[in-house]
Amino acid sequence: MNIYDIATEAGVSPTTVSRVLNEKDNVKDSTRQKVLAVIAGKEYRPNPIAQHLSTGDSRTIAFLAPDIDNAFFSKILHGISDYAYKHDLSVSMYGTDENLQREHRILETLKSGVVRGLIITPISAMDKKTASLLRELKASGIPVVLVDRDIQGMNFDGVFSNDEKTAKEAVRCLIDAGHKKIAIIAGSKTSKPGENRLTGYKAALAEAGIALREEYIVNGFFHEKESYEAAKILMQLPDPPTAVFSSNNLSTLGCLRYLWEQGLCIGKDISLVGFDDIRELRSTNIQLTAVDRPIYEMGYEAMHILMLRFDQPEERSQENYRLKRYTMDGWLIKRGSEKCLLCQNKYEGEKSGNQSGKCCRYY
Amino acid sequence: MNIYDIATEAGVSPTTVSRVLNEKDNVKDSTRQKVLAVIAGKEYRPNPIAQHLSTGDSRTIAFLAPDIDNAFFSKILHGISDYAYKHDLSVSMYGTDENLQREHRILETLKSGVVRGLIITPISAMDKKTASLLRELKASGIPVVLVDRDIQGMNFDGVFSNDEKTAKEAVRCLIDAGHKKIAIIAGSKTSKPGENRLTGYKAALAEAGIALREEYIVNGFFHEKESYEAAKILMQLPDPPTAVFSSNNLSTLGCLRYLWEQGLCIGKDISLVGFDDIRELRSTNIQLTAVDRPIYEMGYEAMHILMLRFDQPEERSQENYRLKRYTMDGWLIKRGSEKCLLCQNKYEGEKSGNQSGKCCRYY
DNA sequence: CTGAAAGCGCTAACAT
DNA sequence: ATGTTAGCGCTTTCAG
Repeated sequence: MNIYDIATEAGVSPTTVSRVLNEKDNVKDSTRQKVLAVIAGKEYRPNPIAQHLSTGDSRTIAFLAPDIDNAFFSKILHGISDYAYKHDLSVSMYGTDENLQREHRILETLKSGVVRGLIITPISAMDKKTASLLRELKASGIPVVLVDRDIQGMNFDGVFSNDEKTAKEAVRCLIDAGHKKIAIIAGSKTSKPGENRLTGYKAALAEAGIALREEYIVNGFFHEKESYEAAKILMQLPDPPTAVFSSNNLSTLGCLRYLWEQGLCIGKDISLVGFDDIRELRSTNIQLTAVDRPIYEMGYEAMHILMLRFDQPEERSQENYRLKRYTMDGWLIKRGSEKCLLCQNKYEGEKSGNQSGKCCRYY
Repeated sequence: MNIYDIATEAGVSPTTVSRVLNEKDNVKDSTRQKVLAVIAGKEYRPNPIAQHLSTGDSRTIAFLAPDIDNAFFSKILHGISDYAYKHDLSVSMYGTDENLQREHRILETLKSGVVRGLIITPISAMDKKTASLLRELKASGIPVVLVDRDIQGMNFDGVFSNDEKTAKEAVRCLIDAGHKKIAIIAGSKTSKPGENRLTGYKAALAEAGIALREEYIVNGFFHEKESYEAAKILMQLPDPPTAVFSSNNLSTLGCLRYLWEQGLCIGKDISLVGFDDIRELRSTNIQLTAVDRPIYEMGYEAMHILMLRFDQPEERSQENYRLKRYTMDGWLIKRGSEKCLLCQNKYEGEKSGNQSGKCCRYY
């Protein structure tokens, strides 16, 4: 069942059917009705593949994310998916698994022109190969929108968040709670967000006149396992910190796991503030103070920018071409985990975790 | 840059180039080399859209899931994505948001034939419209593979898990811990897994000679909020349960949130065993006993079945056509949350949560 | 306002 | 072993 069948049955040419389908106005109302009537009975659907081949533009966009399992990217995807649904677009999801080669290979295949646009959270801000692939894609008319992670020295559209500011706020909150010995489980040095959150951490300390201690900066690479190790390193220091700022959701979980194993009670024996909220913790005794962000909205907005580029490709107005880059504000949710009895000299006795059944341990 | 350009430059016909590209053997080795040499310099890529239009089969599959944000579906997607990557397929992700109309509309668009196959976790096992759309899709040569949730009275390929058995095991574990008053936060009645987990619950009780109490069966609809309410209803009963079995990850979280608010300590004041593990809890004081499943593998396997169907469409061997339906076994991970001091008469005093700083509450 | 014809890039049947 | 031709389903000049 194709456009010819419809045309024949309606007694018109395929061209006319096409015009009706695409809502062109140069078709007499009576013939339009005639065609529509035929289609109504048939449950005919124009073939998008043929349309694509003929016109050159598809209704599919690609989303590349480093870690499908991370709730952060699920939320981004959710935002993208909802926007796409409303606009009859479909989204191809590619997980790069934090693997540069995989990222490259996927971008390579995208050059064939199957997709109309691309949203990506690149693995690294520094990777030359990814940068050049994205540049080529963009040059070939496939708009690119970055999400969360920027690419160094390049000008791509993108949606980011104000990490430096909110990270600073988070650390400030620890300082306000009375802490002086504050550590950070930092993120990958090759990622902008990792860098920015570290900068925010330093800024907060500087502003409060607290000297930076190199041993309090440990890299957790945004991973759970490495962050667990980072927490271990921190707590085994001769003079361990009384508070930790963790740079993303996985860092928070890794850190928490170590602290839990040590029988330490969050918000009492030690304090923790995280970047990115973790909804599951809402149901537990860990009432985490965390930086929250409009993650879903970041995905939604990225998709919106992409749509705008479809209509106004940069080539058309090369001179007054302006990048579309948005930075969204996050906010701090205080729930108590920033508190600490120890650092306020309110501490009454031995560590609560050591007494069975008293604090975090329940057996 | 298309196949004609290559052909001209290599001094052969487009057909020959096509043959080389598709690794047909009926081409002289010397010409093959000649063509390959030309391509090597050009970074030419065959246009998949044109290939699709010409051959009729695409390299894209669709995955429809009710809830993109749920970690369960992220893991399924991860499995699908990894398999797809290995086989040069791409996957279009559609979130149906537990909205039947949306599910229908998406399936409707899939009829146009953009995708080669379809993996879906249908919202409801009972919905006639979805069932008939899937039947049509399958009949039109687009293989369908179900994941996790079955469709009533239909025969589709699928990957499921042995929910009845593992749910029974989970409840059995509570019984073994000494419980007699065991409630369930059940899942949607319109979903097979919800039904099976309830059946497993009943079976475990029956086997242990414990009478079923209707008031101990409350529906949480697989949602966090509704499960929170369900927990509330249960705990406000004149004779509340001493243990709860929650039917999925969100039920567990909703239930936990209510119990936490009440200052109850899991594994001490009350017991909880959940269906589906929640990795975030590993970092907290809630050491959840839960049914775990090979979720990633379910996605991977679903994709594998789909691939097999590409090669051996059912029409070709109508008579010896066999459904490919796999049921994967889950297992119970015991971590302690099934224990309860109360029901073992080992309980020493007032509820621990009421004493500040003693158990789950830390302030 | 409508239709004929060409073309999007590739593959496949049918020669040779 | 290679080339010619037609065609996948649609859109789009270009004529009329």
